[in-house]
Amino acid sequence: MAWYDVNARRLPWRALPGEPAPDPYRVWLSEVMLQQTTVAAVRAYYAKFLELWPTVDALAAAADADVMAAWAGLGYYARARNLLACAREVARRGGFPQTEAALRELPGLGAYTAAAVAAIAFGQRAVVVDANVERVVSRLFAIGEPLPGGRTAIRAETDTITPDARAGDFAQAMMDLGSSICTVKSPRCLLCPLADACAARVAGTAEAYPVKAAKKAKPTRSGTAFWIEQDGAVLLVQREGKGMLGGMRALPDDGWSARADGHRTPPVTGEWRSAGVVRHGFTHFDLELQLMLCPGADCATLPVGEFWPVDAIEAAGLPTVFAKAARLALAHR
DNA sequence: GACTCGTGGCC
DNA sequence: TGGCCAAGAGT
Repeated sequence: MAWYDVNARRLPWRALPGEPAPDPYRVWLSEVMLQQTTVAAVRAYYAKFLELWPTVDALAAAADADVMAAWAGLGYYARARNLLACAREVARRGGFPQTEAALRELPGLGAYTAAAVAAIAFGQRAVVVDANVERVVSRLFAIGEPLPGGRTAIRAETDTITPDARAGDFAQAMMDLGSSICTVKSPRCLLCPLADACAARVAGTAEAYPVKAAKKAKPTRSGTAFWIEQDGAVLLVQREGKGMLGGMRALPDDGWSARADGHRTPPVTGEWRSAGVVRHGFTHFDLELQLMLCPGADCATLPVGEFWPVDAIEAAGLPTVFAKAARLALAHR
């Protein structure tokens, strides 16, 4: 805690050490955005969301498409769907619940986020374990069991060192320590306030922790996206359901997925020509996306969608793979 | 417990 | 340059 009092990062969603907790809405919004996402990537989105929707009630009243478009580019779009569902539930209840168990019931709040909001926004003791804490604690106690199995022991040890007082500051101190000192590569043990207590440091093997299970190989899939333009506007569709990129605006495609290649068949007849290929890496597969253009598509049998002005394509809120395809299309018109 | 689900920075 | 990784959650 003494280290944190001096070294705490200044972040837009964070109170200074010892200061009153921020608005729970801001804590929750930042925590959801920060799930598997770097601070640098979150900053601009956090500012944009606060400007568009300053309160949880404002967010609850927003249109789905506006929220999805505002989230475009940040990734893991289930977070945006759950964010809106959660905001509406909280607005209906008249505010955020203030216990970890009740927070855990809200959409998009798992073990980590429920504990983090309980501690940071409401000052409650909670065992907050994110990837930073996993790294710090696995080194501190030299826990050699590979993740994910090792998480049970890591959580138990984190519980033993979590204080009752300043719950939020403790959680953020551990995360700051992990992000700035106890780093994945080349940890700065000489600057670490826990160096003398750290079993891995004493053994000279800090960088070997946490041990992780081997990763599965990533397949490469091929697919096709179709650029159908009429009168300066391009046809966009809304992706269905809760699957990949679900709820997002997108170009029509040929059904490619993580499991299978696309069928390559255009949605409408016409004189299609290739505009090139977009390469994009997702978490669990790589995609080679062919982009097809058709100057004179058959208007009679268009897929369901909306024509979006090409000049304003940036405002459509396309996920990155389709934003790349749109840039390629504009270069080939 | 295994799988699915984005993106960008880093070395 | 490519593999690794990040303030994980839901199924």
